Amino acid sequence: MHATQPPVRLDPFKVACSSCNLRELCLPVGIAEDQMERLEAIVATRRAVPRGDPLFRSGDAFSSLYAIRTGFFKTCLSSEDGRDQVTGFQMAGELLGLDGIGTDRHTCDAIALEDSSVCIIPYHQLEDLSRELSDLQRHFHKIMSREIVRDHGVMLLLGSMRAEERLAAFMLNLTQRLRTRGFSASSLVLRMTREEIGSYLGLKLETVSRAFSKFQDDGILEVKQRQIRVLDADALQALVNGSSC
Amino acid sequence: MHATQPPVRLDPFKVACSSCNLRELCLPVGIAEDQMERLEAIVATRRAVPRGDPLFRSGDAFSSLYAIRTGFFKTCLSSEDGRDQVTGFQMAGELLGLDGIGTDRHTCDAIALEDSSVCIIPYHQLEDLSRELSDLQRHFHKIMSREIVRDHGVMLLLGSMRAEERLAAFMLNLTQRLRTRGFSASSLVLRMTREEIGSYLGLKLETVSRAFSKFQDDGILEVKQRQIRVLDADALQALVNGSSC
DNA sequence: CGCGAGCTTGATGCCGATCAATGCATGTGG
DNA sequence: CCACATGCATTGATCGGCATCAAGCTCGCG
Repeated sequence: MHATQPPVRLDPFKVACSSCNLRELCLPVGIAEDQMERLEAIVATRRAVPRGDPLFRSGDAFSSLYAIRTGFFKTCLSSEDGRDQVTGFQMAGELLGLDGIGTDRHTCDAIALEDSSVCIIPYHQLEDLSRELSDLQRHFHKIMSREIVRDHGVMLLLGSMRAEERLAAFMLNLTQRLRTRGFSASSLVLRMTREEIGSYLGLKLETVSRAFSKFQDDGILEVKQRQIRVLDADALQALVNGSSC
Repeated sequence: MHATQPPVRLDPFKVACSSCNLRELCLPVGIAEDQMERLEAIVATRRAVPRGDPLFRSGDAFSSLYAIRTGFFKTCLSSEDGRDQVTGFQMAGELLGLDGIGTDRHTCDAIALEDSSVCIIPYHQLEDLSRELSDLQRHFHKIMSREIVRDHGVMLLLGSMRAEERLAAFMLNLTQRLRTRGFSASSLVLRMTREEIGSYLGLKLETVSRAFSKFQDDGILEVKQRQIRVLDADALQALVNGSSC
């Protein structure tokens, strides 16, 4: 169906986990120095994913997890009838593919929203290794648990917030994650369309656009297409807290 | 805050995993006979949770997972402002508490919707054991992954379905899980209120009630308060598939 | 028996979907 | 370099589904 390009062996340009600037965000968190090379040994290949291409698709056989080195992805579910739901946006240091463990097949599509690069983590090797390294095991479990908690947060958003509250929560989440990665929290470029934001938030693209305009009128954001400047983060937070109701 | 009743040592009425009628649904799936007793050794205590009581609350320290032996639970998030979201309903054989792994604190409330009984699974012991038993490790990972996939399904529901479609999907999910447990798929008693269903589905209780009435008028369900009879499961399925649109 | 929690049903209004037109940026080919 | 196409975003007008408000109703229980 889609052309999967061959993974690239890293050497001689191997970027080891221990020298990766994402090691404080990614899988190796909390792994001791002397155990790190065990992990590096299984995370040996990398893959480039051009913008618009799938990293994997729903139904693909599951064999590996992917750690995002650079770039930006969305994951989305497309049910047989045309319904489509973006279930998340992922950035550097985050893990893709956890959905595949349960059934040995991926259950969603992961699409690159910009030219990206991922580390391939063969899942069975990760299982084997995490039986030996309890720190790795612990952190892997934490990652899965946090994904569950994150999803519950999205359910809260979809189930009980109104349009502007949803967009405010989304923007806060995005800026926080960017800040964690050392980017400015006040100036950012959206990598996704209004339609994709809308799908994630359970809104139509027009509603997303209107909410952005409203925020601009209220002096909360400065919006120029995908170029966003956050002028009043506190106001966003207040919206999420539902102070108005 | 809430009175946690002391766990009960099982013996002399110990119900071992190996003789539990939920072993094909619960944590021990795929565990070899000779490894089972290792698991039984750590799942040694049980706890009764009367209807309405919390098994745990958001903010409680996390130390154990809980396998439901009998009964029915809801998990819900309550954000500081009065927003409230039911994130799931759990029945016998399902695991509660996975949300706590990531932060060592529970992030939601788990409330018994009827008198229930759970097996206590001390988490660190489970981690230790799953480093030795790869079958246990594998299945535990599958359980977590499936929870993530389930949550994505709820996001699809909340983000893109209309009221009757949501309720249809909910009823189908419920009957399927009951069937798996050997109950009739056509006759069931709801353990939760309309308000709780509504919270889970992102609807108000009146809307849930109206949808039930509509299904009754259409001959799809027979509804007498919480007593439900499914007359036309195919029609429910057709609704979920969005045939009308 | 009467109370109260939960359920049903009706009337009304609002938020966000839908439909439609225009604007803006990027890219391509003449 | 301009003309035009294309994809995405904005904005307006209208519509509809669900929330909200408000009565009654049912059933279990003290």
